Amino acid sequence: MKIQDTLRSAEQELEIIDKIRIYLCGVTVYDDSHIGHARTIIVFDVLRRYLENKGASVQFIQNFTDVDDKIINKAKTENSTANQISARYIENYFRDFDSLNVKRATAYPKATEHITEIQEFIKKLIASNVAYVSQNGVYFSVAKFPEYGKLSKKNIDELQSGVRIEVDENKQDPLDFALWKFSNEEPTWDSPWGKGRPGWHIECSAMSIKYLGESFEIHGGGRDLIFPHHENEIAQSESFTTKQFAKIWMHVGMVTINGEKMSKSLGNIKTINHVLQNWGANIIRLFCLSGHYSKPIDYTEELLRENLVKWRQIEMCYYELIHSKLGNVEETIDVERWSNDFDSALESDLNTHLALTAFFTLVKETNRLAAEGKLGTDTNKIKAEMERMMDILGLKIPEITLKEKERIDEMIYSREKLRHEKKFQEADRIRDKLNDMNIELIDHKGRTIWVRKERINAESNF
RNA sequence: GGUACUCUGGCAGAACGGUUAUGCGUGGGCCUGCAAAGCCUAUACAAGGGGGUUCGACUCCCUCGGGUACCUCCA
Repeated sequence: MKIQDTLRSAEQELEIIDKIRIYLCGVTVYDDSHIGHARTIIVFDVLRRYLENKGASVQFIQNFTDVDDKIINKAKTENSTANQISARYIENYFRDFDSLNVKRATAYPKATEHITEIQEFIKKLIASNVAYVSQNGVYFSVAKFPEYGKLSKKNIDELQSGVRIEVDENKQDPLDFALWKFSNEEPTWDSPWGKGRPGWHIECSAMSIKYLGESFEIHGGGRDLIFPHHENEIAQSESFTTKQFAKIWMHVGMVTINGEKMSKSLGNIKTINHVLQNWGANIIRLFCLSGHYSKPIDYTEELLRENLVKWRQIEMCYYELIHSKLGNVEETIDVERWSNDFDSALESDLNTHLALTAFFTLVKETNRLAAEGKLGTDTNKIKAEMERMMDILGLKIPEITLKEKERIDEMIYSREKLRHEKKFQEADRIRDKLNDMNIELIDHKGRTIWVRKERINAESNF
């Protein structure tokens, strides 16, 4: 499959081989995750699910940054410890992303649990003379890495003249970045250079190399990480190994809110917890996949609603397939065609929008046949393909128990009887009751089927 | 200011040097006791502005303009 590589500004072939190694820069655990995190992580979740569907074994590593100024500051204001803060937000992370139906990564390494690896890494960089110890920490010397700027397409001279923060006297060059920061404020670790804590970028280099090796297939994250985070990772890692680091750099576009940047100062952060309450996982996933991952996407009520309509069509289709009785096929659906379209869309730089188009064509075709009473013996084939696509997209129809089914069938039977007797008011009362249970009845010609609708809280606010 | 990405019909969003993308929305219809959902059907000849290359450009080039991101907090 083809993936756009930020480093080369061109699509690169990703061979779907037995083992594919992916490192995704995760979150700094100082606050609840928001819809922007969700988009990046859902995009990678779909990539991973697709590769696995094609038979690859994916080693998927996603870190937690659990040592950072923001965590320490939050701990101070709450009179708590950095550990308590990060533990709390890691817990929330899993609450949110499990609810979003994101598959768990192979491992979630934490910076604080890899201090040894980080220090070994720094030792070697110092020994190779690309890093130096100064008054307040250990720094990487950007001048020693001639290719610095190759990922973000920045020119070192321009960066230097554009430095806008006060120059740190302890650095040899304003562009140098910290590998280790000296500090006496907890959390700290002893090191050969002095007590302190790791800088931000070093953990990802140390941990990705530990878990995935010196070179691996894909390294990714949000677009905003290109500079300085990923640029610095390349400088450190390639100085360390003298090998090409990631083969493909994949970056996901930002989420804006009604056209504006999401930021604390604007007060427009949409936490995952919040949007889940209103819209549920399936609609959020459809929303996040509705545009190409590399482009920005705007979070608006209108778009969410559009995806709600689509989700209802999917539910409808699913239950049509569940309820359809095996009979003669008068007309078939070209399942292979939509299946191939779906796959080739994803093969082409993970074009989820186009893949969704193929998926919805299958849904629409199925609904059409159902409406015409022509669903027949190939129902299982359609259902299997639909489930495959839904699995890759990470969409999930909630399970329904046998007991619930029996109860629904009984109620439908009673309603049918009342309808035959033309007691429509009483019949409608049963229908209303089912509606309260989120069961919608569909009266087709001569038969009634039911659809278990996911409750979407936002819907009642329209 | 610099760099990168981007600009398609009311909205979302693709492909492609020359054919209707598609979806949502909207109008009409079918089904139904009614409704909802679904289905059918109709509807937008759209490409930020201006140049150029070409027999022909939404697609390539130039230029002007808008947007988003980044320029050591950021998914």
